[in-house]
Amino acid sequence: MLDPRKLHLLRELARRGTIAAVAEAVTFTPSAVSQQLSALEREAGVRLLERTGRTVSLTPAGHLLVEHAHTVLEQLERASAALAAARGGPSGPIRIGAFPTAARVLLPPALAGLTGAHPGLVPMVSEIDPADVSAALRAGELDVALVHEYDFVPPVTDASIETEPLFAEAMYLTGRPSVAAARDDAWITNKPGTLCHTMAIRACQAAGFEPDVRHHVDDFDTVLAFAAAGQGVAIVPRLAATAPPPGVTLTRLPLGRRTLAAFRRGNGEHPAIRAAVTAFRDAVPRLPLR
Amino acid sequence: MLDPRKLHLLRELARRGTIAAVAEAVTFTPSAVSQQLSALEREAGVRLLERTGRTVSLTPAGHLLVEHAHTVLEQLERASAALAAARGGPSGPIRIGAFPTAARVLLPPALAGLTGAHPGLVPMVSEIDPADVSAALRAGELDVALVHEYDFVPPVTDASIETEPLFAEAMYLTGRPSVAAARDDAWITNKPGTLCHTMAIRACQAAGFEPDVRHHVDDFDTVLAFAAAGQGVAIVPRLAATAPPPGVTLTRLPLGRRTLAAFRRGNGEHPAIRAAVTAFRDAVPRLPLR
DNA sequence: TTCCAGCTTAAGCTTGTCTTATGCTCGACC
DNA sequence: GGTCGAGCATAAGACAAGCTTAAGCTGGAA
Repeated sequence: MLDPRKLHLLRELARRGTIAAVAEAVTFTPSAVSQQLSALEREAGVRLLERTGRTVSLTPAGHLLVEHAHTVLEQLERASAALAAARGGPSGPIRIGAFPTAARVLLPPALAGLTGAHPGLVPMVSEIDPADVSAALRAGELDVALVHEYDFVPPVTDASIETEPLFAEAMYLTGRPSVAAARDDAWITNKPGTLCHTMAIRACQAAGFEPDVRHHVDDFDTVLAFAAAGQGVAIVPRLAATAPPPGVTLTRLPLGRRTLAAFRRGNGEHPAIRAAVTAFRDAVPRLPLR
Repeated sequence: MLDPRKLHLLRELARRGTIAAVAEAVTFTPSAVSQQLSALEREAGVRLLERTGRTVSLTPAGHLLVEHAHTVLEQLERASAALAAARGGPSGPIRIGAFPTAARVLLPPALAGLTGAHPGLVPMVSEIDPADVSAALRAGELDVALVHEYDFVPPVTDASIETEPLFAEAMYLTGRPSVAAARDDAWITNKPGTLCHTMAIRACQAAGFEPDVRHHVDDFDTVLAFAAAGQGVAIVPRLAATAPPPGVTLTRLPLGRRTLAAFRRGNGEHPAIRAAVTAFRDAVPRLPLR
């Protein structure tokens, strides 16, 4: 019988590309991953991996097996969720990932509602950029996460991750009446590698120029303080601009972002996940979205 | 992560009712099965089994998990089948179960066609009564089997077994023009526990009497020889009555049986299974069915 | 009450799996 | 083009998981 643990490793390899990266993700040594995948290959009776230069890649049979791995692991996830439901109401630890703005604005009321409704739940929050969420979910480091996706930035689709939309908000530009008018300004963006950074670059490119990025700041309050101090312009989401400092004008852009809850496919009926998503949704009307 | 091997044991327990029977089916000791199920229960965090008298039964949570076990194991079966397909055309051993008449009449041409088309295949045949087939398939002792089902006898439905119909045939009564006319005769049936035996009893009951069963004989040639010797009447399928001995009259009954191919759910796309079922189907037109 | 079937637990051994250590190969970089 | 490092594979050893044997417990039938 095929071992789902090995299938999980193969699936991670398909996504991450190197055995070393897989090992790091599952906190094994590369040696262990290599041995497990060799064993899987032996059981499969087909070559699944092939050395390509310094790294390994999947054969067609390997990719085929990854597809099946998705469904197998999803079914196992469903079974676990059903067991959790059989254990009774939501209880135990639930690891929540959230991007910083959500952690600041949405989570406080949501967590209050969550633990109020289900005293047995022990939420554990980690700030995490949406770009890293699916990996953390698959690795089992998180159970549910708040992510966002921007216009212009294609959402990371992952066959093993499921999302539920929560709310949408508009984006605002500081200092200038339009992105095009900020062509020659210094720009303040989030750190490279974050979705917000990509969004700002793409918005400028859509307006026909490459931004002159001078500052990389993740915290939007700091961003706005920089803007107030005349250090540049920035694009900020509505939620991060509820109380802009004096002197900062905000112009609504024809650009939005959507916030979603993400979790492992098949885990959506887990009572703790269900309760968390419900709590997120219940907290949305309290947000200063206009 | 839930272990599919343990899920398999739980599923077998749901069907067989005792740990001892499960152990016998998987050729473990009862101790091993007990330990595995205890471990599963520990991981699940819910009671799955409860002692009821001298045996164990499943809790509602246990039954719930069995449902999920079906889908998980089916997906794993699909993955294995896909790998077998990736390995190339049908090859290797394929264990075939067949009821005696099928083994005698259908299998010779089917096996010839099968090995002719796929020289790499090594068919291994075991005679087996349809009543025992699903257990043997689930236990992995067989890959595909020929079974039949009768009118009056509800087919054994098993969520983990899939069937494909092959052909239907009529049943014939020896010596008398109708079952009702044989009320006071001695009867020759197959051995108790077989589907054919059940069928004969039910047919008599439908005609309003309990048969006086004097002989239990599985081989239909022997049955017909007994009938020719005046030792009783019997109901035989068309395939078993292609050359009745002199003096035996056969009356077609308004009663049929259907022959099907059975295999583990999810395994239908396995190239060896596919090839075998195709070979069975191709051999059907050569059967003396009228 | 006795007996036996069925389940569980304990102890020991085998097997599998992970880590450490080592060697190999490919690609980048000077 | 030689050197270096990243990445993978293999060997050997430590540890855990799983199976068997052995023994004990419980409930139903005789």
